[in-house]
Amino acid sequence: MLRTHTCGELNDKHVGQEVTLCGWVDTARDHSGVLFVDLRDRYGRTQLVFGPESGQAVLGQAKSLRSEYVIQATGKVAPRPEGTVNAKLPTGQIEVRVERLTVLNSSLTPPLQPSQKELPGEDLRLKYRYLDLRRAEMQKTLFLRHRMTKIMRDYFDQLGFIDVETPVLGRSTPEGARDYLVPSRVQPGTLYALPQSPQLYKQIMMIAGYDRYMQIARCFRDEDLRADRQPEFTQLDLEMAFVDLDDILRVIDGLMARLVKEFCGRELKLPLPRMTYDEAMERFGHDAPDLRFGMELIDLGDLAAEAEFRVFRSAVESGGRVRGINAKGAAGRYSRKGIDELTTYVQQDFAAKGLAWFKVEEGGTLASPIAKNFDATLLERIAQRMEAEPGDLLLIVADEFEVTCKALYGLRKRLGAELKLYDLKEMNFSWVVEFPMFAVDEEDGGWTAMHHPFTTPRAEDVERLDSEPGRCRAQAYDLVVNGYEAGGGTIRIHDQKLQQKVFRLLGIDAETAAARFGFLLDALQYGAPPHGGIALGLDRLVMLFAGMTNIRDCIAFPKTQRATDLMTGAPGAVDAKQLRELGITFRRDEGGERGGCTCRDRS
RNA sequence: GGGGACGUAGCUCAAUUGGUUAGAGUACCGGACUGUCGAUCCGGUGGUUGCGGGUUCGAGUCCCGUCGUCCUCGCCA
Repeated sequence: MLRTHTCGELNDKHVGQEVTLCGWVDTARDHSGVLFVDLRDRYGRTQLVFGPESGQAVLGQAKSLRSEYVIQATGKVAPRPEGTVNAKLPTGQIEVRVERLTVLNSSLTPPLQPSQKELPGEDLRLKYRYLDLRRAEMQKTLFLRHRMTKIMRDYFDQLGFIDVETPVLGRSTPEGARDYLVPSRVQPGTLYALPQSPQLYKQIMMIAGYDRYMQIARCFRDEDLRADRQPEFTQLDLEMAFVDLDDILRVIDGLMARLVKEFCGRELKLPLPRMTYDEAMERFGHDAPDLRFGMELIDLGDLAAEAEFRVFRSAVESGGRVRGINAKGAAGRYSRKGIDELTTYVQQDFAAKGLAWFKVEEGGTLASPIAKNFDATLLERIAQRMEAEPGDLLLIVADEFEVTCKALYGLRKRLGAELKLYDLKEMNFSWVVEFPMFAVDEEDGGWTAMHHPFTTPRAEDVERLDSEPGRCRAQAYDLVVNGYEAGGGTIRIHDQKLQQKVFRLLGIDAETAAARFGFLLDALQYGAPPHGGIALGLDRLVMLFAGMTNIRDCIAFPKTQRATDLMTGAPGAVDAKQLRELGITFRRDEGGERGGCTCRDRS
C-alpha cells in the first residue's frame, strides 16, 4: 500500500506516529511561510501542514499543488495548536506535519470541484461523472446502496435463499414494456431481448426445485424516462415455492424492518398495513398512495346529483363521479391565479374538464364563482361532508371515475408538496393488495394483464374468469413507500390449464403462447409447485432511504432523460464491419445519417 | 408524440424588461502574507450570451426553427 492510513481515521490517539496518506488535494491555503492542504479521499479529509520544518524543497513543492492533484504525503501526526482545532472535521483534532511529498498525478483545472458549495448543472455532472462521484454526497449514497444490498443478501441467505444469475440475453415476450433488442450474429435475422425482469427464469427455478431464489438483477425497459425511472435499472428479485401471499409479504416485511432499523434507527411496526386496490383508488385515486399525510378524496356524488349545477349533476347522471379534496388552511395560499394554474394542470395533464373550487370564509360559508348554482343548504352539506373550516380550500372534480382519480391524485400530490404536509425524512410503508386481474386495453378494447399474464386469480375469483373478468381480483401485491411503487409481485399460476385460459382471455392464441413461452407451458406440466414472488426496485429503495427524489443520484452511471450516457456518448454508431456481420443496414430516413461507418465523437 | 422550465466567463448566477463598453462571486494566472480551514489582501486573464434564421436604427432580452439538460402527460405487464 502506498499509504498507512486513510484521510478519515486519524485522531489525537495517533499523535506522534509517522503516517503516509494518499488522496486528492481538496483545497490549499498558502500563507507563504506555512501552507495547508486539505487532503481528501472517500473516508474523509485530513489537514496537511507544510512549514519551515518541512524543508524548503518540500515547501516549494507544496506551493505547486492545485485542486485534484493526487499526492502521497508522509509526516508526523501532531495535535493542532490551541485555538486551531476544527470541530467540523472528524480529523479536526490533529494535522499531519509533512516531511516528504510525492505528486502521484497532476490534474487539469476541474470543471466541477467535489467540495464546491453550489451543485453544478446535471449535464456537467454526468459528463464528468468521475469528478461528480468524488463528492461526499455521491459517495455517501453509493455506500448506502452497498450496505443495503449487503443486508439484503445476508437476510435472504439466512432464510435459505440462494442467489442465482439468469441470462441477460433472452427472448422477446409479447406483452409489457418495449424491449431492448440485441441482434444475433450467429443466427442472422434473429434478435435477443434484454430482460424486463427475470420473471420466467425464476419460475423455472421454482419448477426445478430451488424453492427459495433471489437475485439482484439488472432489468431493461425501453420506455420514456422519469425522475424515478431509468431504462436500465436494478431489481431485488425473489421467488418462493410452497407459499401463499402472506408468506411473501411477511418475508418483505422482515426485510423492511431490518433496513429501517439499520438506516432509520427505529423499529418498524409489523405487519405492514394493507389496503385493497379498490380502497386505494377510492381514498387516494391511485394504487400507490402517499400515506404520510391525509387530504383524502371525498365522495360528493349523492350531493352532486341534487345540485342545480349542471356540471355536477350531469357527471353523476352519465355514470361518472364527483369527488373532492380539502386543502386545510390553504385558501390564503392560492390566489385566483394560483387556482387557475391548478385548473390548467388538471386539464392538461389529466384531461379533466375543469376544477370546481370553494374557499371557506369566516363563518363557514363557501365562496366561489360557482356558488350561485347551489342552494344554501346544499352548500352547507358539502361543507359538512368535506369537514370544511374557515380558511380551507375545497377542490372538486366532476368527471369519469378514472379522470377524478388521476386529477385528484395529482392535486393531492402537488398540494402535499407545496403545502409541506409531510416530513421529508419520514418513511411510510404499506401494501396494496387485490389488484384487478385485467384492465381494458385502450388500443383494441380487449383485456390486458394488469400485472403480468402469469398471475393467479384469487381462489374465490377463479369462476369469474369466464363470466366477468373485469371483476376478477389477482393475488398481486405492491409495496408502497411514500407514494412510490417500491415493488410488486404475485402468486403465479402453476397449473397449465389455468395458464392457457388466462392467455386466451388476453387474446394470446395457443400458437403465439407456444412460440413465446412454450417452455414455461411445458415446464408447468412437469410437476410445478405452487409459487410466487416479488421484485423490489432497488434504485428506488435506495433513493427513498437516501431521502432523495431523483433516481439518477443513486446510480453510479445513469442515463439522461433521452437515454444517453453523457460521459461515454452511448448510444453511438458502430463500425460498418460490425453491422455487416449482423446483416443490419439503416434506412436513410430512420437515423441513416447516424448509421455512419465509424464511432462518432459526440462531444 | 404533447405541455412546461432552463441554456450568459471553467463553474454558480446577474443584466433596471429592446438601448450604447454584458457584470458579480468563485475558479484560474501573477504578487503579498508563519496558523489557515469558504483563508485574507492587491492586480490580471477570461464571453461567437447553445446553434441557425428573422423583426428592429439597435437583440442576452422579442419571433421562428434547431440542439441540449430537467420536470410532466401519454408510455412503463
